[in-house]
Amino acid sequence: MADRQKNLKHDSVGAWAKRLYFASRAVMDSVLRPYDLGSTQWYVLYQLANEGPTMQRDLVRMLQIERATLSGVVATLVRKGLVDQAPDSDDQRQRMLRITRAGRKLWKELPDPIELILTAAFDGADPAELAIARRVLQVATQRLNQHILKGDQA
Amino acid sequence: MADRQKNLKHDSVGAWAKRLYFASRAVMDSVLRPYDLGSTQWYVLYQLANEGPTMQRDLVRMLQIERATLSGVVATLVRKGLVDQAPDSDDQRQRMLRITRAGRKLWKELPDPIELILTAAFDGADPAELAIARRVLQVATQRLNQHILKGDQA
DNA sequence: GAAATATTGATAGGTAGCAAACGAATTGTC
DNA sequence: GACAATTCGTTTGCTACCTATCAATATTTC
Repeated sequence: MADRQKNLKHDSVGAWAKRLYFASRAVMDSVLRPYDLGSTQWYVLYQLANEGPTMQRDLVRMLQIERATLSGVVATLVRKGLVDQAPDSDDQRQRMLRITRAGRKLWKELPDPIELILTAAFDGADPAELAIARRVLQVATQRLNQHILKGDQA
Repeated sequence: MADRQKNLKHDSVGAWAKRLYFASRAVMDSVLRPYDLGSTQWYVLYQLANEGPTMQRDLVRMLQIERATLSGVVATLVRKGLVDQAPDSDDQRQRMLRITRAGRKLWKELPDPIELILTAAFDGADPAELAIARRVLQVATQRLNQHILKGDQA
């Protein structure tokens, strides 16, 4: 009903993807808000808690965000005392990230927002359709990224 | 290839949706950058150029964003002289938005980024699979939004 | 070894989104 | 008519993303 009221004509999978992304962000944010954590901050803690100390440079690749973005997120976590950031002894440019004692303590209290979102969004859904949806999105994303690369060359 | 390098384990449709959203935003931004326009600014201009003067209140519903967000976007467009914002004579709380002469002039020069994205992303794709993907995303979004509503009540 | 180049992280400035709080204007209720 | 509730837009403060640029450090090239 609320979805059907007159919308802009220009409506595409991009727009559906946007809505799903923001809906899942909203759920994640509401779960994490009591702990005063943003979603990207949670991903960083997840990595450091489960995989151990990680180079900031590598996290950029894993999270697929820009260095500048991660720089800000890390600064926030360091300010909160949840993460420790130290220059690497081999390469002074790189920074090794490590979860602090306070960070680990908080991590233990945290619910898993991803599990919650998966259940809320897809519980009972047809796996075959999910697979198709996943593939359509992946292909489209890949094509768009290639399009961007081509544009850069020109 | 670049997609397959070790990622965080927590990977879900939410993450695919995010990647597609950001890929399409990246294309849209790169198209609009020469004109110094953001994607949401483009949507506002689109509405005003094609459908005529619109109440700011209605645009909130059409774009499905918060009043506060639109407020900022409109302020930017007004500052650039592309849009005119005037109180409605009937209801002094509401603001009528109208494209200016300069706005219309710019609009005529603008390429259609949505068309470009649709082609780049989905040209040649199977319509049946697209329909399934669309439905999966819509259902998931709806379920997440309901989940948020329930959480609010509790 | 010195100069050019590449990499890493930080910073500045921009867009886009949200929530919360506020003022002004309108509508509803008594 | 007066008071309460609602609606609309703005402002503030936050997260998260981008580009462009800079400083520091490594690496490559000559």
